Amino acid sequence: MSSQPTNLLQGTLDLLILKALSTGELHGLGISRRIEQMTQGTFCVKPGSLFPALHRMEEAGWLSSLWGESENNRRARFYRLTKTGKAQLEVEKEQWAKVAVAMTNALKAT
Amino acid sequence: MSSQPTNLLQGTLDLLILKALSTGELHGLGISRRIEQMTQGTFCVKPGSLFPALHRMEEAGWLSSLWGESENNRRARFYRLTKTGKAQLEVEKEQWAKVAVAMTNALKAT
DNA sequence: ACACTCATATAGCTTCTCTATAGGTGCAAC
DNA sequence: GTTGCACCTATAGAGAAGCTATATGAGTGT
Repeated sequence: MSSQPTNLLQGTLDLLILKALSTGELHGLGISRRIEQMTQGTFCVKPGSLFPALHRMEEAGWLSSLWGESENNRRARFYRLTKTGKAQLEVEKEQWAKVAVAMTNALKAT
Repeated sequence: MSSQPTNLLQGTLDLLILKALSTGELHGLGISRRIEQMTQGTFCVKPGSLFPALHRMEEAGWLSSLWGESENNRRARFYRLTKTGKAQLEVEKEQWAKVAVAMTNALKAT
């Protein structure tokens, strides 16, 4: 386990959610768990961060959702990527790469 | 040249400023130029972002500043890292590394 | 005198994330 | 059967940070 969970960098949550959904639909808390798993426990997205983001992203047309039943027989809202959402994932992946390269260069500058 | 400048990820500006000052004192716009140079033009920190950040960081005790004269005979405020600021640079470098690793893992997850 | 660049400063806005809290439902233990 | 717990969604309220736009002043060149 990786010690303490770190706070997100603002602007990375959307990308993490898009990526989490890229392999298939999930419900809210499922997304949260998937992000935790994908990042080896580094990030821990709490409901109060997650749901507003999901609503915002659905509003933006990146996600679509349906009520369904979780693996524990509970009422849950399942989210999946729209076509636009898949495109957005690519955009944000590229942006992240650009930022990461720039930061890396900056940090090793003399 | 790297096409269009990208917006900062919130939370990275402090680190960039600390790093920019790690090789010696600079005045405000000098910091801005140094960041642009360190990141090969990827980031472009405008005055409206920079100065509030500098004031905030000085308030936090990471920077100290003095009025002086720029290389163009202009009144300019020069900033340098305090001891606390140098420590903070290390902290933020580690945090960035952690985040970058987590994001990289997440993005290559299947 | 004028325009231009360098340099700092601040107000107002927006966006995003965090903390805290609340409500509803299935399930198991007692 | 009701108590308690884990699961799932939801929202309010607050705070931090960065962006745009604008203002001010000083030096430089024409």
